[in-house]
Amino acid sequence: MDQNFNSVKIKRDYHHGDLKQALIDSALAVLADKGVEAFSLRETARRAGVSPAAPKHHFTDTKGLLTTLAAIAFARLADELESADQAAGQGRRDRLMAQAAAYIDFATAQRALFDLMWRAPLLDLDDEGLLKEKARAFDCPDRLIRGADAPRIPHDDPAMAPTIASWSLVHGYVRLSLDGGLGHHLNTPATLSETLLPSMLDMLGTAN
Amino acid sequence: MDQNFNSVKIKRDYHHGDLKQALIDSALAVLADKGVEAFSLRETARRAGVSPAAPKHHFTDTKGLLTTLAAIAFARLADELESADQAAGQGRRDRLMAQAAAYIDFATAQRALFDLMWRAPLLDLDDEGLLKEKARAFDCPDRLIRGADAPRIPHDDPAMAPTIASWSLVHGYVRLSLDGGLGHHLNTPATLSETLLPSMLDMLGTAN
DNA sequence: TGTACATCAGTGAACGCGCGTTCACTGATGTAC
DNA sequence: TGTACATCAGTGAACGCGCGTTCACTGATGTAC
Repeated sequence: MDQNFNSVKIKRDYHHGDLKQALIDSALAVLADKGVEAFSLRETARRAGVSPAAPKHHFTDTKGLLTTLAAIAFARLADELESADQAAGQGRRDRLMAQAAAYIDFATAQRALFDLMWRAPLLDLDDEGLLKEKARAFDCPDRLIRGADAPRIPHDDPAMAPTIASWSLVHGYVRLSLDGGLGHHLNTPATLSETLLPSMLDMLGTAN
Repeated sequence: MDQNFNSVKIKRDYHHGDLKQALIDSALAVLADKGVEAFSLRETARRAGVSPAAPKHHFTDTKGLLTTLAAIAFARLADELESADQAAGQGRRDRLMAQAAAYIDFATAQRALFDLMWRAPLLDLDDEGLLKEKARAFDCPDRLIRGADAPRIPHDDPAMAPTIASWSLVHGYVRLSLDGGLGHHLNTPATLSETLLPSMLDMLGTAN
């Protein structure tokens, strides 16, 4: 009778309804469980209860799916940065610290997703959605540091140095921590954000 | 007759002589050719002209071999940092810029090796050789920034902030570039070192 | 309102791949007497 | 100086694994008339 239920269910679900979203959800779960190295399309299909060939209809290939996930990741990061910024006080320093802490929290809490965002060979870096969300995330510190009305300039413009310095410092710091470069003392979000981060950002002087 | 030569050669080489070093050499070649993702023990053995089971006698497993490679990588990085430091002038600022540029050059020129150094899941982070060379590399900027006679302190000590800020900034900057986070303008060693880097490091003020 | 038919979204078996590791083995080396 | 034998450092065939992708297919949907 289980079989009966199943066959009825399968019959009803032959067309899934929203398989694309279901695949994205299970892909996020696989990523979180297994890490970016062990991600697999088959496992994703398996968790969505669908045959291994099914994803082809919604994503060209593994790279296509992963690119979608990375775009989602950048969108989430941008959301976190924006809301941390708004929740902070009016002071530039407070806002900078809040954004940096949010960056670290995101990287630490969603590690596999954070890893994926920077695994260029797995992604289609020219994907529109990805570019858009990545830019939105970058704009959060940039608007704070260079000012909300600052003109759009290329990343290698000298005027971009303060933004890129801040991003690099925070990114490098959390990457080193995640990748075992800082020793065991510095590997929890709280320690990372509270121990050295404020004085490091103050050294940069981008908050003034 | 080729066969004859071969069998003679095989006979003579049944014990390789220095297979351990030969495996390290071919592993470095595989890494450089294929990147850290596609590294394989079988391919390494193949290039060394040896059966796939042979490495077991010299390295417990893949992780053992990769850990050895990572230790070599940190040793090379430390060498580069040290010699860049000595080749620079006496000024703190010159020395800092020279070390940062050497770091970027190393990461860019030996990309796969640089990636491996930070791929914690692939490595035995407690390996003595690895720890030693990693510490030697870290000491290069640390001696410059905190002073040659500064006491050894844990990484989360507030007094370590200037060193870790510098390392994080340079590391994050080159990581972002390698991982496609800075756009196409900033992806060659020269551009990376000369465009924004000096002003970013000046912002930190660790050179004074 | 009913019907024919194109299109879409799935199935599930199969293919070929390269991997790390295991296995029983054998050739060379070095040591003890 | 010679010999027996343990140990070491290799061989190469085999195992089992999970992967991405392809293939011929079929069930459901939606549209045109």
